[in-house]
Amino acid sequence: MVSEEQKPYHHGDLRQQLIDAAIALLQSEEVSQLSLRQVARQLGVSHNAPYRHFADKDALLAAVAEQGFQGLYEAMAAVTEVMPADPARQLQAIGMAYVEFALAHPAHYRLMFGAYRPTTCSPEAELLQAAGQAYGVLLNSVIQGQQAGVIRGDDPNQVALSAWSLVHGLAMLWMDGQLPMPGQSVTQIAECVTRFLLQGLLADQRTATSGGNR
Amino acid sequence: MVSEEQKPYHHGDLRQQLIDAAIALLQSEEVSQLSLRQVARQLGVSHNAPYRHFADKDALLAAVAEQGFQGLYEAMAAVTEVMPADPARQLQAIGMAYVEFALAHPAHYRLMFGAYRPTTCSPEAELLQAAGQAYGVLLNSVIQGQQAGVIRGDDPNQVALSAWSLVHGLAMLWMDGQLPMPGQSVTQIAECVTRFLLQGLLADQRTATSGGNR
DNA sequence: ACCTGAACACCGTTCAAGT
DNA sequence: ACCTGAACACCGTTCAAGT
Repeated sequence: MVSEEQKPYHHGDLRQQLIDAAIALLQSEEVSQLSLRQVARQLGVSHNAPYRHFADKDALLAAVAEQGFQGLYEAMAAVTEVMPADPARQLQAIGMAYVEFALAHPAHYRLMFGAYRPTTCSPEAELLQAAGQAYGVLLNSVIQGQQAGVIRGDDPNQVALSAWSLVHGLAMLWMDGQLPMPGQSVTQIAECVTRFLLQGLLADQRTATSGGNR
Repeated sequence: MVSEEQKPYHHGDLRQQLIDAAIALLQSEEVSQLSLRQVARQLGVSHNAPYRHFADKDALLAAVAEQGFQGLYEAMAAVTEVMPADPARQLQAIGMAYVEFALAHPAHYRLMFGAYRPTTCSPEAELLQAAGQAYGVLLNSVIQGQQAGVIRGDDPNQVALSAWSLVHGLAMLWMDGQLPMPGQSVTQIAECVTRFLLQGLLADQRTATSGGNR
């Protein structure tokens, strides 16, 4: 009886389209520039239509952030499938993938880490879960490294958090244009920086694992 | 002839008062909530008065950020005066002071690192200089550690940037409520995390310098 | 159920005007 | 020189109304 796909009025899935449009706008705009009315305009619906799908502007932003964490998770998880061999090398590769994701989607990445966060004091369970999933990749890699006797046997959360802080800080500093070394590419810097921390995380303290540190 | 202090109309120094009022508001509000009109209201001037002293809302925010970097510089520099003894220990102490500053003024700290940054594509020379001054404390400590043979002899900028990224990332993750370890205080975590990196930065790879790692 | 147009209080910014 | 009030275009959000 219903030959047409059951579309809610004008759009196939306005909720997802709103998220996608916001992400698209974040390719060329900062999160502070992003307005709800603008997203609606982009889709040709009234400035009021989003309220059918999101309680708030923040609710839309939270959904956008959640989708970002899913992308980050996939980028990190892909690394663990490609190179499961050397745990230390894998840990550094995850860090590199993390930084590359942030550099590829700066505004989206910034949104994920709460630069907005005005009314969003609510738990936002899905968002936290998506973030935890990405963090889990890092944590698993640390635990495997410990079981292999390569990574030092401290609390794996402390180790994983060190790595997360390092790459997060590096990505943010790059985005803010605060990196003091214009001569080198971010990738080079990231490799060097992650190598330093990795050296401190090894179980036996001999030589760093990767990269020809000339 | 002028017995009264030469005050420009209503206020002693409206420019500085605007900066101070904005900083005060950042104690209880997020940077995204801060409005120019609100700052003016706080001082009892018209919503238009700030434009006599700042070209823009961003210009005021840049001045607020600059003042923040001066405070950060002082907090870090104070450490180097108190404990000039062990270079490794000093480097970690600078990192701890850095994190503590960020935790004490989260909204102000977030503003310093460009979460706003919409029209502020202009160089903003004073801001960059103030940020560079704070970074210089870290860099100097690294260089001294290298000269003492305690810190590894790589490019000091790479070493300092590693440390900066680590504490910056940790502070930001804490502010965003993303730290996965509720049991421990941030200070404890910061000490542990900085110890890991420090271990990787040492010239001879023996034992970490500080903290009883039980 | 889903969307619209009008309305409200707020914002950053500009402009003509006041002392 | 420094400040004001009115005005403009925008915003997030709410509400009564349309299909």
